[in-house]
Formats: sequence, C-alpha cells, structure tokens
Amino acid sequence: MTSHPPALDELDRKIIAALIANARTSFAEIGAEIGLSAPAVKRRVDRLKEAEVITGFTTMVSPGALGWGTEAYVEVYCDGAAPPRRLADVVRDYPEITAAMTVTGGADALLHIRATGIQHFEEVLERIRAEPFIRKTISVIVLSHLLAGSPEAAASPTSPTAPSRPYGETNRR
Amino acid sequence: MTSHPPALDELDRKIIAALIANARTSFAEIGAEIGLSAPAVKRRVDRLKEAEVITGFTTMVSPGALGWGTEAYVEVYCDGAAPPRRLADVVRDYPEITAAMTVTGGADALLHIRATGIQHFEEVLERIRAEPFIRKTISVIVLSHLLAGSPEAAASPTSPTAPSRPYGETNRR
DNA sequence: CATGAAAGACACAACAT
DNA sequence: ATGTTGTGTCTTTCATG
Repeated sequence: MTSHPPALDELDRKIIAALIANARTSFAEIGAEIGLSAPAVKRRVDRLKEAEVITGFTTMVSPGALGWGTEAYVEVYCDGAAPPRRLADVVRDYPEITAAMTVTGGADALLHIRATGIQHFEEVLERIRAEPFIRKTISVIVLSHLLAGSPEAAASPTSPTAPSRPYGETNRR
Repeated sequence: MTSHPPALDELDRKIIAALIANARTSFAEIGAEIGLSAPAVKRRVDRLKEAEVITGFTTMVSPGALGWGTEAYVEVYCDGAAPPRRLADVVRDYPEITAAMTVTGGADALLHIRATGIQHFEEVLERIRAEPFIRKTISVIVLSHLLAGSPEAAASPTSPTAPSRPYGETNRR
C-alpha cells in the first residue's frame, strides 16, 4: 500500500521499457529517446522507485555458468490444518528456493528451485518433504527453455494485445 | 557456444553478486568493496558479458503497477506427433507468455503467463488451446507470493548449501 | 593481466521558467 | 513539472609496469 495513486503516463512507460531492456542505460540517453532532459528522467525514475513501480535493478546471469545446472518447479501439498502462508518462514531457509507462491488447484503452493544438479535437487527435495506440515510434493524438472524471458520480468509496459490501458489510466495532473 | 571456458574466480562471483543486488552499482563502488580499481572491474564485467555469464541488466517492476494483475502457470499437453520444441514458434506470438520451457512429467511444456485480469487470462488461454497441436492445458493461477526474489536471478553466486564450487573451479591464469 | 592517469560523460543538486 | 547550469564523480581509453 503506497499512499500515492501512481498513474503512469506514456513517458513513464517508455522509461521503464528502456530500463528493462538495459538497467544501466544512462538517464541522458533515455531522455534523448523520449524528448526529456536527463534530470527530468532521473526525477521520474526516483518517483517510480518511491511508488514501488520500479522495485530494483538486477543482472541476468546464465545460471548454468554459475553452476546451477538444474531447475525445477515443485507443487507442495500441505496438511489441511496448516495455512500455506506458514510456508513463507520455511521457504526462507532454503537458498535453493528462488520463488514461492500460493496457487489455485490441488496444490497449496508452487516452488521454483535451482540446484547444482539432479543429486543436489534430490537432496533439497528430501529436506523439503521432511518439513512438518508438508504432505506431498510433485516435481517437474525443466528440460530446456523455449523463451529467453524470465517469469519475473513483467510483460512489456506498453500493453500489447491487452485492453489499451490496463489499470491506472487517468492522465496525470 | 562461447569458445572460451569461463572459469570464474572469487572476485568474479563478488562482482556478479553486487550487480545482481543492484545492476546500477558503479564499478568504482564494486571495486572499493573487493579491492580492485574501477577499470579492472569493468574489464571483468566485459569479459563476463562476452562469455555470456552475464546476459544483461534489467529492471524489476511490480507487474501489478503496470496493470498485469493476473499471473498463472499453464501446463501444455501436445499431440503425440508434434515435437514440443515447435512450441517455440507459437509462444513468440503471445506477449502474455513471459516464459516457456519443456519439462518432465505428464505435460510437454510449462508456460508462465501474465494477463491484466482473469477475463484477459481466459481469452489468452482460449487462443492457446485453439493452436493446432495442443491437446489440453492445465492452469494454475498464482494467488500470492511468499518470496520476493526473482526466479531468474540464480541463487546467490557464492553457492550456499551447495557443493563448494559447483562447476568451473580451476583458478584462472 | 592488472594498475594508474587523463579526457569525456554522467549523476546530482541547486536555481529559474 | 521541465529545462539549464555547475560541480563532483564515474566511465573509458590509453599508456605503463
């Protein structure tokens, strides 16, 4: 809950698109492309960070090159009594769990896991299954990627096929 | 296929860790933390990009703020004859599909989808199911996230619980 | 291969429009 | 809210151990 109603305009979206494409693009260069001065771009970026529209700048690495050769999704089934949100505490203790979310369907939660290899993944899975209120797990191992993008990268800011202006639409000011 | 066998050392990993934490960190600041000059850091980063260990710098945005309020994973079952890799072509035509991979288990592929809302998601799903060689889909809608981290950001480069040096281990030089 | 110095580009913070 | 100016820092290239 950020106090201010964000209300992004065209320029904000172009700035975000540029920064998603390359987080190290200079404000001057972004400004040149959209017809704004560098300080103006910086101010908008600061605002977007303040409003938590931009949540951070990160670097994409090829996990394989760092030794994380195995990737998997694990559906987790909890005991009826235990609220799946309690998983939040557990999940933090596993560095191999890179994402965790509650989901609809038979499973209570879905985990994204990275391991150095199958044997490491098996070891992680055994530890997870030993957690008190976890009833069963179903694992799906990723074989190969068909698309470059990551699940976390939101779809392009300028909504494509979607309703022209998805969410906050009123012109600022 | 990059010609050179990368072989990362401790300094490379610290640089990568710093850039994952904040892709806009200055080379000078990184250098100060690990005892290297700014140009030295830049040269290593350039090498890491060249070796495709670092694949890019991107910005994390809160998808909800951009109007992408619905997130789902969809398991795709293909017709026996059609190779799941053919999905690569199809998948590119959907801006809503932010990740796609082939997987083990009953399903042939797993899609990560972002939509502006349930009705938009339903519309996307219908289009996908109308594709020629797709037999059935199973959808799982994300309710809430239990972890902040992004799936693509591989678990911290300084491998934590994992085998001390996962992959490339020989000292450079 | 890493360092150090120099020129150019950039970020950042006033102030003015 | 944006543009402009000024200052300090950073990036980047080139020369050097």
